[in-house]
Amino acid sequence: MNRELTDTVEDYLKVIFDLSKDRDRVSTGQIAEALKVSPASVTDMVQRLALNSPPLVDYLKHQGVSLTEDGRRAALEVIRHHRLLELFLHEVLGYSWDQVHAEADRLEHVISEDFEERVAEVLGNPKRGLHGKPIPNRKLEMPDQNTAYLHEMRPNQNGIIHSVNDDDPGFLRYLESQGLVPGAEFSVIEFSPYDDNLRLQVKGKEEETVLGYNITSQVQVEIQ
Amino acid sequence: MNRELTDTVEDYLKVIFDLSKDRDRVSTGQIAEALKVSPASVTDMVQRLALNSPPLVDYLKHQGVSLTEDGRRAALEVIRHHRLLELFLHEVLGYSWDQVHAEADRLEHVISEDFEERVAEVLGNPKRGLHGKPIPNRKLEMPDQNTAYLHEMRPNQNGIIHSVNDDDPGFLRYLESQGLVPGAEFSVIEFSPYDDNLRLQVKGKEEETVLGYNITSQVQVEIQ
DNA sequence: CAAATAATTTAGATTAGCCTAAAATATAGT
DNA sequence: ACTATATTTTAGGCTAATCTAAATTATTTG
Repeated sequence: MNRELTDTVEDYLKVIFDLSKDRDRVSTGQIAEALKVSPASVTDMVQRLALNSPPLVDYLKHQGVSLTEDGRRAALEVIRHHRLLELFLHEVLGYSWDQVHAEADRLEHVISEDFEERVAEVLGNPKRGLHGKPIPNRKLEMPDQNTAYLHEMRPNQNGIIHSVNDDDPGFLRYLESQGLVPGAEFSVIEFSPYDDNLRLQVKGKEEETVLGYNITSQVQVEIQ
Repeated sequence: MNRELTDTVEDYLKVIFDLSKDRDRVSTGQIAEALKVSPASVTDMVQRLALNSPPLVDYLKHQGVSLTEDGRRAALEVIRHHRLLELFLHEVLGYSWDQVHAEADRLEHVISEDFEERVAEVLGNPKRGLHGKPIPNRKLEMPDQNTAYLHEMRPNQNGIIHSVNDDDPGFLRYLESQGLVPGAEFSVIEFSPYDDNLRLQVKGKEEETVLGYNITSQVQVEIQ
């Protein structure tokens, strides 16, 4: 019955949620890297999260963690805050899509449920965030996305950009310069197996663009 | 050169600033009461504030503290955030004037200078907050108010409500119900020396209203 | 499959903020 | 001016979150 998590705990839960997208259990090392803290700090924290009432993670020594249902709900709450805030900062205060993340990352921990509701209202209860990711609804339900990573695509396939990671401003500015924003349509022209580069033709762009794995692994797509 | 103060430090500076309105030096006990922490905690904290680089307060054992110029600027920065946020929450998100304080109290510590600037812009660089208090400008300059407390007024004087304390929702709802909002004009009808009650006639109101010291000491006025 | 390497955990410390209880200092009253 | 009271400070402890260094456990590979 322990509502009121610290900002730090919320950050851990959010990172574990994100890393759980691909893997089943998340290692302390991955969390440490994502949060830029030492692995020892993570071990310490996940042990406390596992002993929390209610437990927020499932922890087995040397086998990583997964979120409990309570942990998952707490993470989704923060994610809802984050994505609503990003949209709000863009729509109401004129932030650009590469600036919103850092501000939302701090605000997400301090806004009330009332604030959340009012912002959702002003924005018309949006289903997707500024970078294409789904926004959990009031009940924290979020539709399963069936999207692929851009790096899985091969020549002659067509796709639509679904969503992109929001945490690196330079990356976001580069994507925008290449027309790679959510909704953009494109075709894969070429794949280079040795460096995993993909050459794309983005609809409405003159030039083709070549993207490395560091980019194609950060972009989710709908394959047509 | 130590930018980046903790939320707690900002709260201490804000409280010391407020208490300095009336007194010259502020006692640890007054701070403890305002922040609802123990006097021992305050002593501890003000000693650290005095040893900060640069020092944020001037501290002499058993003689209380006053803000240094650096401390004053830090306090004004937070106060600017707070008052801009209150207005923003009201104007943009439809908060009522008794709800804005609690939300602003948390947000004031986490918004960036960029956020501050954008909000100020959206609001048209307002000079006064929702409850009438002046908002320091970008350079943290704030005009000297020459206002009196309502409790200083006597029969046959006329006044205009200048500003009211924003921290008690019930108090604010009561003031509103009596028409006592910034800008409201009124005349003092009667003063009772034993209980310090004041009887007022508020312009536009049918009924007169009687206010005790707990209220009249929380309201600032311009005497006509 | 055992040795080398990599990942994780434990141990011990630190910092910011807070607390209570005890000691020290101010203030007030006769 | 001296005692009683009130205020402030010191001392010692606690918790959350972090760190480094050492110990332990897994994993990889010859």
